[in-house]
Amino acid sequence: MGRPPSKGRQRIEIRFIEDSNKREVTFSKRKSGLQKKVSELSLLSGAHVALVVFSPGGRAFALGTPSVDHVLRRYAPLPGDDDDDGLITVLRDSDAVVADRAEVEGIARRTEETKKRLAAEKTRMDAVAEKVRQATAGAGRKCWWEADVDALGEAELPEFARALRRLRNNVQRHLDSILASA
Amino acid sequence: MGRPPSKGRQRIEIRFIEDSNKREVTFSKRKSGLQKKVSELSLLSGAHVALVVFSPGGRAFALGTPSVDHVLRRYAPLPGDDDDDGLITVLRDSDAVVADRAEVEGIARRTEETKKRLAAEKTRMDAVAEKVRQATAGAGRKCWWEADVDALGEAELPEFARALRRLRNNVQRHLDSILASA
DNA sequence: AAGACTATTATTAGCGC
DNA sequence: GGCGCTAATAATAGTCT
Repeated sequence: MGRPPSKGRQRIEIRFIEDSNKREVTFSKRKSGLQKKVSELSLLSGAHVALVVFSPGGRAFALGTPSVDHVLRRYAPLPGDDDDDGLITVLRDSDAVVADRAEVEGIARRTEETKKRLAAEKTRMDAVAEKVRQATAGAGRKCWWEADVDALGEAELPEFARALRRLRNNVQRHLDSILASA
Repeated sequence: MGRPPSKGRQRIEIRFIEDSNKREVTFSKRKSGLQKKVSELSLLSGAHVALVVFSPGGRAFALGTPSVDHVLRRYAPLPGDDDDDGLITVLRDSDAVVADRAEVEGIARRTEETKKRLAAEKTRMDAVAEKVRQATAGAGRKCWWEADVDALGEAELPEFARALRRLRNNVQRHLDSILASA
């Protein structure tokens, strides 16, 4: 009794996905793919790369090598900065900026309603940011994933354990595939 | 007379390509692919995305929707302070991204209407950028791939489950780099 | 709603020009 | 540097869980 055969990947047109559910899923999957590609490009070529994504739901994601700030400052010196080499002098608004914006513009019209929502979300975000900072800032310069479990609290521990189990499985699978092809 | 059969795509390890010629070629191809994916993500989901790449040779490339400046401005690095060594800055989108997404399909009119919208959004983001920047200042980092700020951005959920998912991805990426160089 | 799965499409490594 | 090509790997749309 095999499961019903998957339809597999289907070709889709590259245009706005009306269905918000599908849209979210696609965004999530593709964002992950993008981040992977960014890290690969950096590893392969040593290039400095920064990726900033604002999700349709309004959250921000960023990834950078060697760091987001490093790359962005290199790219966008504020007026008053002297650019040492003239490396990036011509960049702004010129050829390097690929102009696909024509197809994407016209996204949003702000309203009073959305402004209110912004204020509320901002407040909440500030609180959470503080909490995460405390959870990660403590341990002496370990990598953040090694962050101190105690800081998470009793309630989060089961969730943490479950996630770690999944992590172990996935890493094992990953290792298996690498070793198998070596 | 057929030309000699292509070897087709070969599997490669994700690690620094020593040969500078190959490295340049790979950089070029993958950069293009990345830019395509960025524009696709934006079109499909309406997300605002910015990508900045410095080639191994030091040349800069950038791509953004609705524009590079629009997205990057939210990181508002201050030219004055040079102290931080690759700070992670994270913040959330203001709004406006999600407001009337159906209009993305319409493509259509940019120009003055769009410019006004961007100006307003830019101004409003400055305060938020600085605030979150301060909030994350205490958390030290070591590894560049920690620059993924998903953990902070998604941590507004009640528990840390999503952050842990990101953790897994980071670990796998870390393993990738280790295995590649081993 | 975040994985797992898988049939497909999409990307790209290595080549010659 | 770019473009075309091909055979292969890599990413992912749809589905179920």
